[in-house]
Amino acid sequence: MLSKKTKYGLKALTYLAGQMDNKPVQIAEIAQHENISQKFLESILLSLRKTGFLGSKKGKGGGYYLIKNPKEILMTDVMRILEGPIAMVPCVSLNFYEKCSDCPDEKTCSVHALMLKVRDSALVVYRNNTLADLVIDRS
Amino acid sequence: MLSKKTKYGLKALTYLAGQMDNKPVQIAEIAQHENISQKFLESILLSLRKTGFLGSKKGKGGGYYLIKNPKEILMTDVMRILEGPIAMVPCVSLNFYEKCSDCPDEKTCSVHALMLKVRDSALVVYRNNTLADLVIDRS
DNA sequence: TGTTTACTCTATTAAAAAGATAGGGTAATA
DNA sequence: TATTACCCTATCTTTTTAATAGAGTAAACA
Repeated sequence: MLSKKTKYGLKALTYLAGQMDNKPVQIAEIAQHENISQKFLESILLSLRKTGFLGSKKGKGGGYYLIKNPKEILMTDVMRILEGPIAMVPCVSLNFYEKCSDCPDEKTCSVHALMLKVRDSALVVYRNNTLADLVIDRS
Repeated sequence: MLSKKTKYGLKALTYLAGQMDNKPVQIAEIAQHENISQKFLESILLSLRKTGFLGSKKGKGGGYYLIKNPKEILMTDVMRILEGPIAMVPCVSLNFYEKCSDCPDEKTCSVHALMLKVRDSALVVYRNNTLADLVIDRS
């Protein structure tokens, strides 16, 4: 299941990418427009800023804005920041690999083999979709 | 993240499919061989029996056994029983559809559009893999 | 017929994660 | 210098997951 954090994060990014200019947008505006708890959204936008997707400006007229071109923001990167591993089990994760404690051998594990295929298919989707694609899909 | 329930269920099914004959196998044997909590496995196997994947036999020489041919057990069906929806959001689920309470319009929702693609890619994998494929992969 | 075996079912609980909220702090702007 | 709006930490509730306990019941076999 996709977490609310990821869902909200994607919606916020899409909202920012859909702005005509790239002027700062207040958290309150995004939260209201996308039906998101403002406080929760705060922490999400903060993590997106710390990971280099967003810039922020304080004081009057402040808010968040995109740092990169939406066409250059890959869903693989966004998903990994917001949702964590794309793989469904750590033993097939590229960026968050971890050995399964209960599994004696990955090479003979049926779950491992299946989940590898699932991960690859998800990666194809995320690699072929940028934030710009999400905005276009709205029209 | 894949739940332990699903992981254990898949391993148990694979173990049963890997038996030479189709005689009942005790829960204890499966649990021991696959490093699974026996009591937890009990409930998993029970749900697989109630949904028509397994048969069971009580008393001495009893246990669980596959009802269908492994080649006819699709991963789509197994995953839906064990893990639930294949979709990451209910609004793109085929078998567990539910409208998102926070989303005014699915047609203009960027998350909806992206998750639809992810679901479709996962479905391709699950539809093209049967329990028999999992067993073969072990060799 | 009685004992053993092994599945069946309900209930409880512990741990973890998700989601939401509160409130004070700080930098920038007008 | 007052206001705006982001920044940060802490707390709390709810839900889900995972595991455990224990009594019940059907089948097999001597």
